[in-house]
Amino acid sequence: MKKGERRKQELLQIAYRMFLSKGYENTSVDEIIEEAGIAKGTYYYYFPSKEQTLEEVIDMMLDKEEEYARRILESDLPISQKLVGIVASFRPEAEEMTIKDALHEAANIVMHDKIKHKLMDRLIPLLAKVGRQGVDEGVFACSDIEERVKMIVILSNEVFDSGDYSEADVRVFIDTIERIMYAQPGSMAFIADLVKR
Amino acid sequence: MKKGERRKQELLQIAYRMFLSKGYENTSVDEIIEEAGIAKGTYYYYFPSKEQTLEEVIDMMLDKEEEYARRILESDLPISQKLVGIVASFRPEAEEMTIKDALHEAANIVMHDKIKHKLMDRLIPLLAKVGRQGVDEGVFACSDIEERVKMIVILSNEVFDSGDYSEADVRVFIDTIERIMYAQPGSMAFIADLVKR
Amino acid sequence: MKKGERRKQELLQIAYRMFLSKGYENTSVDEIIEEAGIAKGTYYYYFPSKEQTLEEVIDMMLDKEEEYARRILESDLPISQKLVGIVASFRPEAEEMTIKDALHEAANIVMHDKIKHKLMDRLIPLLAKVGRQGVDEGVFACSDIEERVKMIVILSNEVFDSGDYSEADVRVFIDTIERIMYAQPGSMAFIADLVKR
Amino acid sequence: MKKGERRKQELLQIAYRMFLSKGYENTSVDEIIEEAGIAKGTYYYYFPSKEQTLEEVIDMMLDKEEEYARRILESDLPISQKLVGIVASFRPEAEEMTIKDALHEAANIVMHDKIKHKLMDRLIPLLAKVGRQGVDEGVFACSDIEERVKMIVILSNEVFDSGDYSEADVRVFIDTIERIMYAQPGSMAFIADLVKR
DNA sequence: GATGAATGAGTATTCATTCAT
DNA sequence: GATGAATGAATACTCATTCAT
Repeated sequence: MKKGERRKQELLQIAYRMFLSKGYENTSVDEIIEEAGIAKGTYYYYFPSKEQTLEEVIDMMLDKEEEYARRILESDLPISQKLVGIVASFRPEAEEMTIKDALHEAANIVMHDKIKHKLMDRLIPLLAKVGRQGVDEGVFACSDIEERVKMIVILSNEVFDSGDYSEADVRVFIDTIERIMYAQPGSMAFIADLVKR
Repeated sequence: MKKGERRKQELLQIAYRMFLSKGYENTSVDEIIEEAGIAKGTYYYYFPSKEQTLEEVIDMMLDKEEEYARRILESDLPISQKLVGIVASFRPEAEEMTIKDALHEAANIVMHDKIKHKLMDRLIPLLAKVGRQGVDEGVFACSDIEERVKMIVILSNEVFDSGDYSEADVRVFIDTIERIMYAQPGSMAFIADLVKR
Repeated sequence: MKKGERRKQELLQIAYRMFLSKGYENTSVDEIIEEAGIAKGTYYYYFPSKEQTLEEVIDMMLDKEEEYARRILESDLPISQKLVGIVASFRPEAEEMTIKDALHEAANIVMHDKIKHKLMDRLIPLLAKVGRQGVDEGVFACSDIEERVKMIVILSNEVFDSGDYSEADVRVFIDTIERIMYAQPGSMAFIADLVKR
Repeated sequence: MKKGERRKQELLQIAYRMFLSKGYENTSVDEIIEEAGIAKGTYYYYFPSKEQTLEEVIDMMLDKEEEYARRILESDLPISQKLVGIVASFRPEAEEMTIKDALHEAANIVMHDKIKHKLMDRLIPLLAKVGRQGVDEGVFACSDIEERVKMIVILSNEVFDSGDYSEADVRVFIDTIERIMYAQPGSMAFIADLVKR
């Protein structure tokens, strides 16, 4: 990795952290460069615009997550656990999420939304593969796999994103997943342990 | 309705239209007052802040939609159609949506997101009522009604919001709804006609 | 004159002086507002842009000059003196010019150029009127008056603008004017006294 | 010509084209080096500053034009045609001018102005020589040759530069030239053919 | 001869909000 | 009820120039 490359990665890391904790719109270029200890010009040497920085930050995140999801895909976990694991890999901010307080949450929608769509596009194919494996193995009994896993991603996203879900929410979520995939009732019960907090 | 009240309603209407077509963040107070033909001070006489205007605009929208949903609830439509009708009432922008082009779509996430959450809170109780009616009538066969209708709202939102859904998406959506509610297979088939475009 | 009007005039005066002494491009909005003792927002309350300020500054100048030219036109000076007087009215900066040093001269071309063209458009009609009067009185003996006075304005501009003209330059200039207008040789000799420095 | 010399000439050519088409101020060093395919440092190896690049670009242009003018001077054309030919040689951008649209025209004043003055200094001596030849041959009948040709250059510049001159403008221009030089009426009529477009 | 990472001062513009009248 | 003049903090981006390698 060349000298310039490394610095760019550093900058991406810094921007990533700041966008996450304060929100993209509330993070000014001035703040980023101060944090990074570089000059304005240097920032714009590496990124043509703040917008583009966001784009690259997101791609960087997604690369990591996709990588993680891929490892799950290639593991020898049971199909159901693969499915759920991949869906779950898709909540990276989860840890950093705690940094954000209510005010900031609103500020993050823009970034959030961008991530949601980009990730969807990357994750669906992987999930579909697992889905089809499941059908082959007789774990799932349905067609339209791609569309079904999409439903699952959507639900998982929205139900767990806000953080205020009840036990009943989880119970229904699990039941729904099973029924969407035409899986054995109870086969997804293990999810309850994952989301317990 | 007093004179002042009326003017406020006018302002809300104008703000509503502008927020929808250009996005909340891209609509400046200056633009609103110009459109309304009033002075800056007058605007701030009626609203403590732009943020509050957004809040009231949204409430106004939601009132209308809830009112509409309530009428469906009290109608004598079959249960399934009530359920779907109420969920559908929750896409008011649909008509105005056409104004917005791609650029604006991004600009609207903030408002969009706010609406989504508020509407959820209002709609869920109504839907739950329908759900329970359905259970009583034997159309649905499940407990945890509230949570189940929430899932439906989420799915409906995300699947149809973007506007680029396939036939397979619709098919799976219908199947999912039926299975979430433990309804008779095919009992929701009529949805396909609603979303056909 | 209303309160706001007066302040705007003040701002125009200040901008006028600064543009002239430092050049349009070298005068920042920050400097203007500091000089005026107002806030940034106030500046932009009165002018939509710096560019527009320049435009208005120039118009203000030209108004004054045209007004002066008009008085000459309506005076009972001899035709030749009217002609020259009007042409001369068109060098207002002359006095302030002394402020500018070499560095700044370059900086002013943009403004200068803008003025040149706008003024031309205003002055030519007045000069043409004088020219035609001259023809009627037999002082001048030519057609294409409008085009001829344009030549005169051009020459006067360029010859005297830089400030480094010789006696011979003046001599030839006078002769040229006379010959352009087909005036009596020597009838414009009085110009020499005007430009003597 | 050494290797370095050649590269410098290339750079000058590139800068020349860009300054002309986009204006000096609107052409950034970054754009030049991108176009040239060299590094920032390389640019500054050849030129101490952007300003100096402009200076050299102009000198390069003027060298060409003066060379051309000199050839006319040494030709055996009739005096009047020499005079006009040399004046005309002084509009090199004419060809490239077509690239520029209105926007760019404004952007070029700085460069334009610089050229105007430099060229004047080079051209006047040549023109004066022709003028004196004309006097010797009895084609012109005046003194103060140097100043007279200066007037001609000024007029030619301003009248034809903008590009929006009428037939009457041309007619008066020709008449003026003849009268400035005390030439035979009609002896410059051929100019009309040159500027016809 | 040539590179390219780093600089940092400079600039125009936006906009929600206040308050004396 | 209504006005509109005044605020000032905030912000993204440009670009000529330097210099260690």
